[in-house]
Amino acid sequence: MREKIKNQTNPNVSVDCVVFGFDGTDLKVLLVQRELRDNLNINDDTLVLPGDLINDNEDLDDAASRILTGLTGIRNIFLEQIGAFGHPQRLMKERDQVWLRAIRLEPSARVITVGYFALINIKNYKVKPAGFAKHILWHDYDTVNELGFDHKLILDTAIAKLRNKLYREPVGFQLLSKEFSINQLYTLYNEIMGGEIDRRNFRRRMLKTGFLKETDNFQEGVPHKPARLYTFVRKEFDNVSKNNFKFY
Amino acid sequence: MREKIKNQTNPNVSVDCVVFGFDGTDLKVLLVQRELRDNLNINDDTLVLPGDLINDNEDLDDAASRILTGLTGIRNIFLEQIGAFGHPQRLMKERDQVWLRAIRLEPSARVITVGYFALINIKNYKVKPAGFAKHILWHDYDTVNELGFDHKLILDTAIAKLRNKLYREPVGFQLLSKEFSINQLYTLYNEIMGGEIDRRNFRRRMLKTGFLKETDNFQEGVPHKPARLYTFVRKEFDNVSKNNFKFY
DNA sequence: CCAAAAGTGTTGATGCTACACCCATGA
DNA sequence: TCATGGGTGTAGCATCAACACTTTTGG
Repeated sequence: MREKIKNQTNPNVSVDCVVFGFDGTDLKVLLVQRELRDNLNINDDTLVLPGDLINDNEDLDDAASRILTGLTGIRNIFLEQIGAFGHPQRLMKERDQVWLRAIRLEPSARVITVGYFALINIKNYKVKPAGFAKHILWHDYDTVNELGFDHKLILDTAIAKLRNKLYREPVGFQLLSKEFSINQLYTLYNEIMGGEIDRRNFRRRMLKTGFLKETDNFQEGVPHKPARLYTFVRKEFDNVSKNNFKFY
Repeated sequence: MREKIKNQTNPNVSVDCVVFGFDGTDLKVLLVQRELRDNLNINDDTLVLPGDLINDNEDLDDAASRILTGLTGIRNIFLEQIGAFGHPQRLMKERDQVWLRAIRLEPSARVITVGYFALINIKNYKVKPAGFAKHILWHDYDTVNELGFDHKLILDTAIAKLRNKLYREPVGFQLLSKEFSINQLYTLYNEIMGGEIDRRNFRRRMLKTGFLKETDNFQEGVPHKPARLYTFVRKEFDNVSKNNFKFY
C-alpha cells in the first residue's frame, strides 16, 4: 500500500494548478488522471487538475511551484493565484471520496483549496514516454467536460482571469517561444478570447507599439511564405503600458 | 476570561474583510481596534481588518457575510473575494502573537486567510454610540498606515482589485444611495482612482450610456444649485456593457 | 500554377481630450 | 450680490472597425 501523507502536511489547505499551454493552434490544459498518477486500483478515470495539500511551513506560491516543477521539471514558471475555493461539500461526491479514502489520512476533512494558473510554452515541456507518464495529458481547453471535485469551477475561473489579464498585461508571450510571428501571437489571442479579433488590425496595433522587436529570422519548414519572427521587449512595453495600453 | 473558540471552528482558515465606504467626499475603510473589540487588557491599539476563523460547515462567502452582518447589521452586502493570503509567518509578529495567545486555542497554528472586499453605502451603516462600538471606525483610506498581521497587504490588494473592477463593472453604485447626482458619482470615481478624471467628459459619457435614469428629485439642503438625482438601471447597463463599455 | 498564409492601405465613423463659460440656488 | 457647485458646447485629434487585394513561398 502507498505511503500516506506525512505529518507536516496541513490537512485543511491544498493548492490546485491550472496550467495553460499553447501548441500554435489550440489552447491546452494540463490534466491528471488521478487513478494512474497515484497508482491505485479503484477503476476511476476521472480527470483532475494537478494539486496537493500544502506543507505547514510552505508559502502558498511555493506549494504551487513545487507541484509544477514536479510535473514538468520547469522552474520559475509564470504563476498567479486565482483565489480560494472552499465550498464545504466540494470533496463530497462519492467518486471523489473513494479516491480520498485511498490516499488521505483524513479523507473527510474540510479542505479549502487555493487555485493557481500557469502559462507555459508547450514545447518546453517534454512529454515523457507513454506508459510512464500516461497520467498527465495536454487536453484541449475547448473540449474539457467534467472534472473531479470542483475543478471545473476552478478551470472556468482561471480562463476568466486569464482573459482579463490578457487585456492589459503581456502574459501571452509566456505561451510562445522567444521568437514568434505576429500571426502566432494573433492566433493565440484570438483562441483565448474565443472571439473574432480582426487579424489585420491586430497586426497593425501590435507593430505600432514598438515593444515587438523584429529579428532577421523567419519561420522554417512551412509550406507557404515564411513569416518574420519578433521578440518581445519588456522595457519598451513598460513605457507603452503606462499610457494605458490595451491588447484588444 | 473570555470564552475561547468553539470546537467546530477550523483552526487553519480565516476570512478577513475590507469594507469600503464613501461619505460623499472620501473613501473610507472599516477597521477594528482589536483590544477593544475583544475586551482584553493587553495594551494594544493595533488596527486590523474585521475577520474571524471559519466554521467547518460554512462556505467562505458565508463566513464573510456572517462577519459583516455582525458588524454592521446589514444583510446581502456586496462581497467579492480578493484571494488567499498564506505566508507562513503572517501571524508571527510579537504583537500579533500576544493578541492570538489571549484569544485562540491554537495561537501558533498556521492560518491561511481569505480576503474579501465589500462596498457599502456609509449611510446605511448606523454608527452605534461611542463607548459601545468604539472598537469599530471608518478610517480614511488615504491615511491608513500599518495594520496588524498582513492586513495592510490585504488592503493594498483590495484597492487594486476595486480599481480594476470599477473599470468595467457597475460596482460604484453600491457605494452611493439609490438616488445620486452625477457629480457624486464623479467624485466617487475620481477619489477611488486617485486621479484626474475630467468632470465634464465624465458627465457626458455617463449620460450618453442611457443606464442612468433621471428622476424628478433634486438634492436638498445644499447651499448651491441642487443637482438632479439619477438612478442606476441595471438592465440598460447590461446592454451597454455587452458593447465593451468602460467607465473611465 | 496552385494552395496557403504573409503582408499591406484606405476610408468613414466614433470617441476622446482639452478647453471656458453661464446658471441656479441659498445665505 | 456673492459663493458654490451644477450644468452645457465645441473643435481638433486620435483611434478603431470594416473591409480586399497583392505577395511570397513550397509543393
